[in-house]
Amino acid sequence: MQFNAQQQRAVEFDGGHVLVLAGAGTGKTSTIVGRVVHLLEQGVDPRRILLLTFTRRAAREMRHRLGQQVGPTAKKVPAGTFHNFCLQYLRRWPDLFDCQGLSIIDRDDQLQLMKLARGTVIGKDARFPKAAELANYYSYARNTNRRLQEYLKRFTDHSEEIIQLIENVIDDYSKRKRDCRYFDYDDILYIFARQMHRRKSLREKIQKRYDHLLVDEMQDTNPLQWMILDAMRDPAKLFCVGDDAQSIYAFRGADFRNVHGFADRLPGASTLKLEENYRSTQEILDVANWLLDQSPLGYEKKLHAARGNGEKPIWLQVDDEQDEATTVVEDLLERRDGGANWRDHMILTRTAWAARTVEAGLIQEDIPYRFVGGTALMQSAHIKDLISLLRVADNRSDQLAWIRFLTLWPRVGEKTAASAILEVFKQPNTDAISERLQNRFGANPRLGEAYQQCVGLLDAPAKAIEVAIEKLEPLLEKKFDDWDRRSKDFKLLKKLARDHATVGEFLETYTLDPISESEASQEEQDDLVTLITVHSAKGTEAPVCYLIGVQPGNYPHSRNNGDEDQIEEERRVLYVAMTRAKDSMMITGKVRSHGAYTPYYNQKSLDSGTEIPFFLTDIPNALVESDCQYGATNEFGDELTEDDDDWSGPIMSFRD
DNA sequence: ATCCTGGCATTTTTT
DNA sequence: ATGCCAGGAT
Repeated sequence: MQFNAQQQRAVEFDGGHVLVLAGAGTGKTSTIVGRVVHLLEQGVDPRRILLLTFTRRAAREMRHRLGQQVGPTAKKVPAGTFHNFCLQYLRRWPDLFDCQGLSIIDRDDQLQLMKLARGTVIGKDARFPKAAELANYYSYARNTNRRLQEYLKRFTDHSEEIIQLIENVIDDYSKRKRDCRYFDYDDILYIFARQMHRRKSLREKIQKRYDHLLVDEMQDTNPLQWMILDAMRDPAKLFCVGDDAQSIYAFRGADFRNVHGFADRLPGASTLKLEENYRSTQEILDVANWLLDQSPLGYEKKLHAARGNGEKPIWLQVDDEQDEATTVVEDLLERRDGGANWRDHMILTRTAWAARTVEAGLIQEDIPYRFVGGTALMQSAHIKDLISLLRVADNRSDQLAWIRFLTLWPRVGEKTAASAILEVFKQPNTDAISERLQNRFGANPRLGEAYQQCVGLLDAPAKAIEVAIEKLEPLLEKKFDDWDRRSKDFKLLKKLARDHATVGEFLETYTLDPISESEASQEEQDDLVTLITVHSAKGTEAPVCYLIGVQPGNYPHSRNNGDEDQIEEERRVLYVAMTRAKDSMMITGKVRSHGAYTPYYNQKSLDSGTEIPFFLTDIPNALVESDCQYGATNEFGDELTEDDDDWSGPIMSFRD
């Protein structure tokens, strides 16, 4: 591996904690991987290096690259997401973390539970924040290590009474969570961080295990994650890499003080920079530079292309989504005819939903693709139905799964299920539950049988799935009219389950790391076009990139109107998208509003005559090859007690 | 009282 | 593709 002087310095750095500021395409991943290789060559035990990333995708990429460099030793270097890392310790020492027998719930379940809590406390009131919003408040407060009340007062404009009610709903949610023996994604980080800060013995035990903590995408870490790093450092040294211009997770509490305040927080820490871009041609970077330059937040960043010049990016205006899909697909086919590989193409979308039309176009032309960030296999209705049986077998307090499982059966609705669940919860063991189910649902003998058999197969997930399929298939076949398409997923599920020792492990793996449907079914093939959300695409690259839906209402996204911080985050999203392209970039978007579909939240601003902001409005014609003169014809217009049961208050730092 | 079906509306980003 | 609601069926 060849490194430039700046990279070399980072790779071989031999001081204390260090922050590496690395612009887009400056070889960030290579540098981290290079650092690991360097440490290994210095004789550092691979198990004493820890690689932490923010997204699963980045973790996978890192492991892959490391594998290419050092072979089998790579497997010995622990590398994963924060969630993944924390969970491993929660599972290794459940007693120390107080989390025996808990199951992880995904966002869907979280929302469902929140809906129940909201219904109990509020009843029906369309004006009160919806479950999704409540879940966001709660999550944001926890990720920024704030009290919910404090967060609501400072960052929302709800009245005192409403804030009180929101707190009541969240309390109810937390109670339900405990009753069902659930923990949500945030709990994984929270429980780990809390115990690390509370229990000195535990902290020292974990601190002793590592010499080097390498963190990727530092700008996306939030205060809760910082608390984890803070508790783990010393003697271990931090090596954090980040770029403030690529911070796009503020909505999850990411705080770029973790980057800007790094040196202040850690006296004696060093800062290094990587500035040379090796990914893109200058023409692509010119557009990205221009975009950032328009920001009031002076990033003082000008990416310079080590590769020199190439083609100008193309910006095409389309009439509608259909036209956009055709434009992209035709260009793909043309390049394919010219000898290009499918895998060299990446289609970037702001929202997963907006990619549907293009996806349809790819299917129609038989272009092989995978959709990263699309509907995960485990989220689809038929899989959830099937899995609900495994869930109740694995965790009999899993209320949401009980509801799902029971209401699958004829003549069992919400009410019947709810009363049956109350009975189930009273039973002392699984045998008693089976018996109870047999009695109560005598008309559906398969219901009780299914439960009993699955409980007996907790150590054989593939067999358990077979039983679930056998018992539930007749019901599901009736429920879904596109059954043929769906049923093939069950085989896949069985295949995935074979690699796991227990049902619990199987469920946990795919809750935390859900694979998308297209990813799962086309695993063998690797010459694929990648359709991907910009958020998932961070850290990746492709020779040819299509940026679709680049239009008012998407960049910035209309839900983020008004607040400057949010708008600037949106700008960075577009910046990230642009800096993925190596050789060619095609930007498409619907600029004219032909009376076409306008989302309701846009309608409001259209009616009020407010202009919808759009980042490319003033782009100089010289920067892009374009079919319009946009500018000319702009139509748009301290220590807690050990037995404290509080799961949501801020964590006090042990360092103060 | 409870369940079921059909029609209508909605769809940010990730762990 | 899924969630929600209204109104008919059991």
